[in-house]
Amino acid sequence: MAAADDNGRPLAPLLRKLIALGPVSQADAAAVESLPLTLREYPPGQEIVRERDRPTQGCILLSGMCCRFKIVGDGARQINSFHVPGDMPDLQSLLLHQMDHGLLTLTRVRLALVPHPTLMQLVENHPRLGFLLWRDTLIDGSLFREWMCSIGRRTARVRVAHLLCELFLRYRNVGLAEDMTMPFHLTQTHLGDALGLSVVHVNRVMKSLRRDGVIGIASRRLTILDRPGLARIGDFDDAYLHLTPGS
Amino acid sequence: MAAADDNGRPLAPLLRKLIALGPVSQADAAAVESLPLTLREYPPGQEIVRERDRPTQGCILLSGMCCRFKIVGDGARQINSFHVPGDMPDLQSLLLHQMDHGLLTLTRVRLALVPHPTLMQLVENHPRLGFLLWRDTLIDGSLFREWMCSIGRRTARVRVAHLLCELFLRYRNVGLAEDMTMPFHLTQTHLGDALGLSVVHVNRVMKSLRRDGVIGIASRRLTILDRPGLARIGDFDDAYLHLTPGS
DNA sequence: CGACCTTTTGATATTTATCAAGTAGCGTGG
DNA sequence: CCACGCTACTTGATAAATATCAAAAGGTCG
Repeated sequence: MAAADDNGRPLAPLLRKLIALGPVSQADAAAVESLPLTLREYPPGQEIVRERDRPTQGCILLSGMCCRFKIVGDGARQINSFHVPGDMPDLQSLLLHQMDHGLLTLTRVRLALVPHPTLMQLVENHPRLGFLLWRDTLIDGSLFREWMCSIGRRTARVRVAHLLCELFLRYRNVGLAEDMTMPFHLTQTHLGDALGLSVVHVNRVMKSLRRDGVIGIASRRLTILDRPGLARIGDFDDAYLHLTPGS
Repeated sequence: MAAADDNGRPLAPLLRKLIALGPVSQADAAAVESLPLTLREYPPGQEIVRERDRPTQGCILLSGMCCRFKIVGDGARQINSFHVPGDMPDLQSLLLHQMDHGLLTLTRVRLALVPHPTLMQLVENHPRLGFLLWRDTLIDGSLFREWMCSIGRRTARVRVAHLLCELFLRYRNVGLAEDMTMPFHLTQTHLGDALGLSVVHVNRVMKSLRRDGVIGIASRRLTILDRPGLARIGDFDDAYLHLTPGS
């Protein structure tokens, strides 16, 4: 469905996202669609941008999943965020020139590159788009705060359930969930690095959630079998996602 | 020093901060200084803004310290950030109308309130200021990510040392540190809620840092006795603070 | 068919939380 | 100026959650 509509309009996921952030005029939408793009593909496990890099282009995720992460002193990894199509995971490099984290692909990924000067002109000539992207940055921060709460104050089982609820809503928001099912390419190592847990412990929690009939995993897709149950286990309230522009 | 210069110019801390974010023209600075303000004072432990509120004004912290926080399902608190004078701790409510967290004073606090419509006009008429505030939002996010790393992947001792290094640089950046000393009004409960630790454990770590001669605390001020040592213990690299506008 | 990742399981070790008191500091009112 | 009461700090003992180590079992892809 989405794929068919998007033919020849690679930025459709971005536009969809912008519209979800707030009303976009015809002129603004046209300006976005006429951005000069470089399309690229990456295999899974590729570092697109490294900490300390100074990118000269911004990227828009078109398909697949990637994450932002940092490596701490003893070599451990903390994943800071996961990204779904439509996201601009390194938008910050437009205004903060040195990267304080890396960007890694988790699946095969398609993305569009746009030079920073072009992006800068876009937001200068279309202030409304600037506000929407600023709002996106703020929502980004809201997710970080919620993740901090999970990692700092929730038990392992709650953390895992909470993250699954979040991912489901974010996939659904960009039209990539079907019914109660979403793409699920994360390894348990990724989950552990995102949630501040060891792989072994993630494994035990996932097993228990499956045993309890709350979720099911098959062929790279995750199905939520009991959504109220999962939300209850995960102490989940979606307000922090700010999915409705009016709030 | 600062206090004397600031007489009758309450927004001096904000201007100082904006200039630290990047060059500010005379006209832009004048626009900031002529903002219509409501000055207010709060005692310690006061909730200035609550989760789910819809503020109609933005606030600028002039003196004292406050924090953003959330309460999770079982009643535990996670502090997301600490704020020093010059910060606009609820800037996000300008673009994201419903609060996803609360704002709490930790000391007696002076702050300036500015109506949202006035702020909106300011950034519309002075796009440069908008970019600087957007950049501030991005730095905010960078701190959240670093805190996530601490909470998720660093041991208690490293976390505490890391936070102390951060606070020192941020105080120094707004001219509130003297030599190796900074104001220190945080209770160990606050530290625990910020770092995802129990009070008892924070207490033990603080004791060990004092015993090791790395820090000293006296009359609400903290002195770093061995800065390289504290940075080493805390796995601290200041790049994530983005203190130099050029990067 | 293998090589390589990922998942799974069991056993054990560590870190950190919790519980329970006791102590010290500090502001307030007599 | 001192006593009182509150809060924050400190300490010890024990418990719980989670990490680590080691190894086997399953999948997947060339």
